[in-house]
Amino acid sequence: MRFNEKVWQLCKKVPKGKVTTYKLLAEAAGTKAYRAVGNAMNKNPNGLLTYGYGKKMVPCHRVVDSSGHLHGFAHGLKKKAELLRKEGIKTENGKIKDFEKVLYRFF
DNA sequence: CGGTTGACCAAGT
DNA sequence: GACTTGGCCAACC
Repeated sequence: MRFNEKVWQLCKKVPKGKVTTYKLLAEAAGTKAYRAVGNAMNKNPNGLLTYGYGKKMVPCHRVVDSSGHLHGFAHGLKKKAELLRKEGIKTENGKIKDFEKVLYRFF
């Protein structure tokens, strides 16, 4: 299994209404390649992970940086914020509002 | 094998 | 809080 796929698997573990960070994702994957995580997302084979990895969708829109700030998104950050809000996660100007409360720590 | 890139992170201005 | 620096790691060429 490639590093990318591993990351996606972990992404799917993130429950709805919660978010995670690239750092935690990397740690959970057994590495410290924070950047490689985002890199993998960008160059994913599906074009965009959110709507289809195999048959299950990968909620990569629930992934933010360690500061709770949103980063790139193939469909646009605006769309990303909308999706998050739809799940009960409040955002403001591209950043998670109750970041600490909605943060999922892979336990 | 070496160099570049990136949806990063932490620490320092 | 915003911007800069240095460091990190995997993927790609």
